[in-house]
Amino acid sequence: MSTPKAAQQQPRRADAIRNRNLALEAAKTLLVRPGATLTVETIARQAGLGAATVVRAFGTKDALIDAATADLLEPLVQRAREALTEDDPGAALRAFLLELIDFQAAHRVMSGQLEGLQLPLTATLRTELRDALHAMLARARDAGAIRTDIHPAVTTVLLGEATYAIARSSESSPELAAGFVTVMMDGLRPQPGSGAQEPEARPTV
Amino acid sequence: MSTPKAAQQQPRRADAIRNRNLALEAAKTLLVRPGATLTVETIARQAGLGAATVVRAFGTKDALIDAATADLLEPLVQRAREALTEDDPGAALRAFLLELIDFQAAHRVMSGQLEGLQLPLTATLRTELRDALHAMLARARDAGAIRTDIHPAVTTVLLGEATYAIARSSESSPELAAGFVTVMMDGLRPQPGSGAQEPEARPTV
DNA sequence: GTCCAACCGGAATAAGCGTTCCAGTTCGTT
DNA sequence: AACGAACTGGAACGCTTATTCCGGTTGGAC
Repeated sequence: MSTPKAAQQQPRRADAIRNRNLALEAAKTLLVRPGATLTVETIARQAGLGAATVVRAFGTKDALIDAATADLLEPLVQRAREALTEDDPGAALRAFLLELIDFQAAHRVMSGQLEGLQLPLTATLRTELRDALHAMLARARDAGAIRTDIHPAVTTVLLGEATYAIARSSESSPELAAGFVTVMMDGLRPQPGSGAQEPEARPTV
Repeated sequence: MSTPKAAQQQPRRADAIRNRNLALEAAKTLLVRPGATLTVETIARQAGLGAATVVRAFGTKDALIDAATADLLEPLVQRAREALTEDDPGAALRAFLLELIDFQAAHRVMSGQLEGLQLPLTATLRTELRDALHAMLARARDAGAIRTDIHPAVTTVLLGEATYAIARSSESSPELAAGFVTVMMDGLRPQPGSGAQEPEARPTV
């Protein structure tokens, strides 16, 4: 009735806890390493453990990947929350976008190998990140830094997905990121030729 | 010395050719179907053939996927070439971007399952598409429809990758696409506050 | 120091998948 | 109509990988 294969309670013995952390760190390392193959075997070797131990510590390979990915994502979400408290909403948005791209470029997490996995923790963090971005945009809009004639969803998705794509791009570089953010911010700025509303895009939804 | 495992000459017998096409169509169907599992078994069932036949027709599963993906991509590349001959470069670019997103949203090709595969045909088409987009942007820039203070690579990558991301987004919709393109085009337009050059982004590369 | 439950890891297990085999079928030529 | 080469597909093979087994090891309470 309850969780059938509960994600394993906190292990009790000291070595178990230590090994759990080793496995987690190993997974994080490999997740970030570009060409790495993400098998239990590989992770175990990276951690200096047996494959069985690695799996047991999390119950499932997927659970381990989930935990590792979430761990990597955590500081970014943290930063997003901080950005929400800064003074100038427009500047905060711009700065955070740059950070976002940087982060995603540095950790090329989620390298496509983990597409189609069940990653509840990660999904939650992604939602939080998305919500924070949404709030960031709303703040910027209220402050008049962003045009109001575009449906809010556009900007959220645009920035969330596009930054990811840019960061993943093979020729990613600081210049590219900066140029991208400039274009986006200029495009999102209230446009001169129109009042608050512009008929070009109709937020019919 | 020559190609070691040549991609199989055109099969000679009529039924072989027919089956080859069946396999190709089946693969295309499954490539576009969102949740589909892309195994030889699945493709064979979809085509009403045996697994062995499907593989034999292309020599390799990868070759089949490659051919199918390339087949799907083909018309898009065609459209890109046409867009290059239209009169108003700015309008052509805008129109093509909308088509691009539409296309990618409709066929959610390359669903991540085929990340890390060797797809020569597809790679070639992607390059062509990319080149066409590059040319389209150059034309728009020359026509004064696009700002010149951003490094050209920014725009190419931006539009190539970002449209892909937008299209893949879960809440993709025509409104979203339209809003996105509007923001992009406005951001790419020559900006009022600056001359031809703006110090904000430095094309140091 | 003792002892046992918790834990480890190499090996066995199991499942998925691409590819190849081969006996039977079919096309197309004569 | 007949025959050989081309082709088919179910079954077998081989490989990769997550997961489980189990005999041996170790942490930590007493």
